[in-house]
Amino acid sequence: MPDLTIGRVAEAAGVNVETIRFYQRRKLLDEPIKPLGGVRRYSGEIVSRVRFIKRAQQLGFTLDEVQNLLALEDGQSCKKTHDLAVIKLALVETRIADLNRMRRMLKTLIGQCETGSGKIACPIISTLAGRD
Amino acid sequence: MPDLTIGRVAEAAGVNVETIRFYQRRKLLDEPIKPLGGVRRYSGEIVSRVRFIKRAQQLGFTLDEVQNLLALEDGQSCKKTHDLAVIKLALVETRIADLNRMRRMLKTLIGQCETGSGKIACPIISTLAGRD
DNA sequence: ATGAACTCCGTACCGCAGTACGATGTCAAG
DNA sequence: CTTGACATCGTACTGCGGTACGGAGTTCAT
Repeated sequence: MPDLTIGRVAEAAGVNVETIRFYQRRKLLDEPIKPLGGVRRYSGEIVSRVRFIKRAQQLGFTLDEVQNLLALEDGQSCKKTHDLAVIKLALVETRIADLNRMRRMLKTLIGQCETGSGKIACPIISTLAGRD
Repeated sequence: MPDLTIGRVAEAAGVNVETIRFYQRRKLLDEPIKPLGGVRRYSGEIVSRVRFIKRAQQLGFTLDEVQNLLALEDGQSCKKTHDLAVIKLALVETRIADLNRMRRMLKTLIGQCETGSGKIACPIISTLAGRD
């Protein structure tokens, strides 16, 4: 059953071979035993695990957090998982708020640039320079 | 007129001394001449320049981009500045869209967790595992 | 049985924006 | 004129998530 080489695993999961090795070093994946003077073989399960990691990352979880999630993989500790997700959601919302502030400011400045008579100094530079 | 030590500059601008030195290495700030066997002195202008950098960073510009902005500091090249801001705005909006996607997903999953009967496996884990 | 393609392993490096450290030198107050 | 705080400089390290490299060994198809 453990029939895949590391290259096949990487291909199936859509990541680099080096990424698999990196995850092994990070203890996100475990390394199958290497037959003396041979090549490691992996079961298809590891592909799912890599996909799990990638999906969690897309939701904003760091690899450290993914490690926690993997420990809950039996699905029995819904509350812990839920709480991690709530914390992550709060962080994501903070980042969105920060970016929205940037966005508003940039839009305002760009608008001023486009409205300006062309004779005045650039409003963006003026604002950055603190001369308002 | 150049009367400040690097420590005063850092304090006035609200950054670390090492940050000033780092910006000098990055050519964002220039280093005043050092009197032989003495200590460099800075004018107040450098404080404004550091603040400029920090404000630009808050708008999402990287230090490389700030370097470009500083080259436009005379305020005469409004168009170039404007164009940099437009590019930055687009990037910010992309990041907001990404985060909004994460946010929606997290909210959905958290909601499922809270609605679940408690007998089923954790919906978050199930989703990450790809068993939907 | 040979050559291409792959694996293994350690180590170093990337971007980004700094922070930390430590030896040595200088300055100002008392 | 000494003491303590600060400056100078080079170098190395941080976090995060990988990527790159290179020499050796292995596997597979022809």
